[in-house]
Amino acid sequence: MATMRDVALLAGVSTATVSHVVNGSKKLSPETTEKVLRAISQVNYLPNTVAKSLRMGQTHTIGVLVEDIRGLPVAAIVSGISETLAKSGYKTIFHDLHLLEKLYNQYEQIGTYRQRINDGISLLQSANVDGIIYVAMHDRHLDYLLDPMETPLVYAYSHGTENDTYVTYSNKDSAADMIRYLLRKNHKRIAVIAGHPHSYPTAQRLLGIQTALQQAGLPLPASYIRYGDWEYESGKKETLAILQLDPLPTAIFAMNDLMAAGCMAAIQEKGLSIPKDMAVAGFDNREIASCLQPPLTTIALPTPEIGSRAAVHIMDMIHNPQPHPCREIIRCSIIERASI
Amino acid sequence: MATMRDVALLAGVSTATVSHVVNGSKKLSPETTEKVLRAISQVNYLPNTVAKSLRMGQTHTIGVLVEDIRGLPVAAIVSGISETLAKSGYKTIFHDLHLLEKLYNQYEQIGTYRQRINDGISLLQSANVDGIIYVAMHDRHLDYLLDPMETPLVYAYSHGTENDTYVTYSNKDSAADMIRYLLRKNHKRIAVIAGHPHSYPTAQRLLGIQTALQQAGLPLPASYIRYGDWEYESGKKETLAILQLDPLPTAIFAMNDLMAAGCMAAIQEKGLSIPKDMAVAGFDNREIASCLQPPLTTIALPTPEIGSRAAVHIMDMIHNPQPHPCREIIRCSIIERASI
DNA sequence: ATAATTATTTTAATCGTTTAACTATGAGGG
DNA sequence: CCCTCATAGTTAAACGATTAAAATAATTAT
Repeated sequence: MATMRDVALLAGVSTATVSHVVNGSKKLSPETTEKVLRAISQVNYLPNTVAKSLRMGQTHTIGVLVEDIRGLPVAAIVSGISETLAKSGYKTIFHDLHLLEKLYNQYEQIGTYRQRINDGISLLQSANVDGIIYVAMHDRHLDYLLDPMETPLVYAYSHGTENDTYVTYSNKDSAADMIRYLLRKNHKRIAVIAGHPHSYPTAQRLLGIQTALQQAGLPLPASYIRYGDWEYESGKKETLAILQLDPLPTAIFAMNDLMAAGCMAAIQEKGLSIPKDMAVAGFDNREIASCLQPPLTTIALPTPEIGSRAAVHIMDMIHNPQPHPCREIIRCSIIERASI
Repeated sequence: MATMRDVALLAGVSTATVSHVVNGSKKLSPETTEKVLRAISQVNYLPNTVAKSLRMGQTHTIGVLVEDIRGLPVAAIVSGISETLAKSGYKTIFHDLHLLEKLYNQYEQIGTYRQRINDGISLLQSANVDGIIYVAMHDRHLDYLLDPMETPLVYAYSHGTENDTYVTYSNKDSAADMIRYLLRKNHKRIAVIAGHPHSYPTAQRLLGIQTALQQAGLPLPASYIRYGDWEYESGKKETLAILQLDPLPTAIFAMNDLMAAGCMAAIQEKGLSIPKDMAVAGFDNREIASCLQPPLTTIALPTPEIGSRAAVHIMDMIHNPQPHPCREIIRCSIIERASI
């Protein structure tokens, strides 16, 4: 690879001049500029980012730490992050912790998790990233690991603590929006298939559901709330339980698309028609939603925006020495299909 | 951030000594080692990778260039890549070209595509990556862009040209395997819903299908081959056409899960039962496959292996100055479910 | 005791940039 | 003709690590 020296030699100037041409950091005569430019393209010179970073003390690189890129919303968030960063000339260095969601819930392993997160942060730090974006599947805070003044940190998708900057989506409002949508379609008895009972999304979405129903003056009987485990089979199972109820609800709101799919299967197995006999709503807008029969009305996570906003925040924090923590909660949108 | 100098000062030795302790590059007295180690943990020293890279001329970083991380197999491949690289102490720097598959097919845009790929490569090169892994959705060769001797390049998922090293999966053999599986289940009349007629996967899979049928002495009438566009709706439409045929096939092999889902919907709408009246096979093993009713028997792409093997190859090429190009074609596996 | 050998640690150059400080050149003013 | 000032370009010291070669200290051999 050609260096600045090669260019300087060929153009008959000093490396300082080449540097000034490359960065426009000083006014130079048109002839010199021309000479240097010609030499640059002649030897096919590309600036050595490593040397530049060492000298400048910043790498223009953001470390993106993901718990697992295979987690579905993660890729879309990373996509949003890297697109926005690239537009501002930042590179993305990416470290995957391979922390599968399922393993995470085994509480006894928490120690090894902290270890791996710690290692990931160290890796990024020793690569001299200018900032770190942490994409977690669950709410988590790394403040025990990282002096936030040392390397700026933004959480994307999950919540941080009060003093952190994070970008997430609105569980509560989005669920409330879906309820309001169902109400507008004249549904008054709405059953809910929730996720894991103690998880944050379950609690928040439930809150939104209750708020929206309350505002409409409608009850949410306890029997209308069933808890699944986010998987297809649990959607099926809980729906079968719901179908025993009297009075039967006219709509079921499942807290993710997988359970909604199971829900629809159960309804159809019982010979009921969707949405005529029973409406179904989902959450997540996964690929499966548009392939179900009928296509599933669901809530789309604002994943590209989450990534993009996280990128904006981290760049802000890098340029602003003393920024106040910023919480940004993005509203989801309802994807109308034929299941309601 | 503490530097080697800080450690050296605190321990009362030279930076060279610190370096030797850190890297074990020279035998030192136990007392000195001890002193240095203590100083390191006292000032919380992390080696500056940027400085090390500049000095050593290699970054221990692999550039992963993906056309679009949102493409479904891509995240799993990247996951495999980064996991394997991390185990050998390599970092992954990742650049997403945001080249959506659909846009790519607009041939007139090919110029801007080359431009973006070119820019992506330059970005990675000026970050001094030790090698590049290119994860493309389609067969593509970048030899017009990159002197392969300068930066080692491995293609993952898609094919390269004859002189490239690439890791991909077997379209032909996998399709043949599925046919043989159907034959073992006593299906003799098998219809096919192919993808885009001129695409490489379509051609290769068709070849495998024909080979397997021929070996079994069975015909594949032209009327049994229908071409879709990889989307759900086309699977439905082509199945309706197939259901008009006489004699009716006993199985339909769709070349991806989306079309298989459409196929199943069409079959069930006509009041036929799966797999009793008609068996259905898919390709890709997307999330949807396990959520269909009945769950879809399909072919799983060896995505983690593709990534992992690509990582191994790139590391080989970095350490081997004059490597011969290597083509690795990984066989897929059949995921048996209830649709056959 | 001294030389030779070995073990341990240091010196200083280097990687490819950036940039403050400096030099050289020329223009304009008195 | 000398002085000031602006302009154009150069010099050389960083940035934080590695490492050959040199220096020093500790052992062993003679």
